[in-house]
Amino acid sequence: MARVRAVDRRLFLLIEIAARRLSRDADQRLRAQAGVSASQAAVLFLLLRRGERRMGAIGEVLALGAPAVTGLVSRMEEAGLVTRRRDAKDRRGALVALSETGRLAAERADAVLRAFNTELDERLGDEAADTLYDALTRLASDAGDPVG
Amino acid sequence: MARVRAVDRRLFLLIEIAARRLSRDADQRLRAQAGVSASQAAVLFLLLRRGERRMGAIGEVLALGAPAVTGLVSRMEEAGLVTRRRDAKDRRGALVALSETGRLAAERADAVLRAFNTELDERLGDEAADTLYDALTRLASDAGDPVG
DNA sequence: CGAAACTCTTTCACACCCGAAGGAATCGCG
DNA sequence: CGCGATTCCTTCGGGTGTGAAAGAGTTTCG
Repeated sequence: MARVRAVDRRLFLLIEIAARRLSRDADQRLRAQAGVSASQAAVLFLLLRRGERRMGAIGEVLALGAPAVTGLVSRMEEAGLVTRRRDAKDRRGALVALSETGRLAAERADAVLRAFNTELDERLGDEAADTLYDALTRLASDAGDPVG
Repeated sequence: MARVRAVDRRLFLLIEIAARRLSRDADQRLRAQAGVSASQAAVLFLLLRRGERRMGAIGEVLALGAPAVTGLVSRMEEAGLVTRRRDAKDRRGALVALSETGRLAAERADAVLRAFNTELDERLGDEAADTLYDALTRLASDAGDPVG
């Protein structure tokens, strides 16, 4: 069954390649139509859906290390998308919240991504898309985690 | 059907998160056991399996832009993993070939990745793994490509 | 032949990610 | 209470990616 084998049947290489293509495409659309990067959009969605969050919580959900979150949020703060302030309850923590500009950008980005996702679903077909979501969700959970 | 929804059912965000976790894990193992990064390993495999290649061909297979390939190959050249020379047939092109050091590293990396891949297959189960490979392969093909 | 068009790679400026190490605040236990 | 361990974020150095533009070689075509 001659499938296109980019490099090999090595899952992680395949995921990297697919992720690169998709992210590049999504990033271009998001920059053009919503004025934010794909990474920034991920943070915007998180804040839009769950409200203000601490740096650590953002990193946990998006599987980013602490330095990555610091840099990402700093650039977003400079762009006026979010605000950052010390957590009064625990002054080690920093709370990140959407600005009004950020809320608008998040909604525009949401529309872009909805369309993008619909395209992908159509390209894959319902069944394959479901299985893919399932498998990726499992892979996106902590690798070392027991199945629980 | 209560799935774990890291951020949303937006495929590209999910792929990014999964790819980040997997790449981080694979990268650490490759650095520790084979002395190369995950990106470098991808180039090594390509050269090991298909012989010397031009910069452009490497970028095409790995879905990397030209500047990314230039930087990656330059660092690999400094590390002694590959050699680079002008293509005599078309002096615009640059041919990249494995060095002996690179060949050894490629074989060590291959063993690491084989083990990693086996783990993933076991975590996912045969059927899900097959569907995942299939779906990712389609996504890894050119997005704009007609299905042919 | 020679200029324009095209192709391939590199350079540049910058975004984004990581691990390691540092600094501030909190916690925990004697 | 107080000092060490821990947690949280940031800084630092460096690898990896992007788009835009420059440089070098080839091809096309008048």
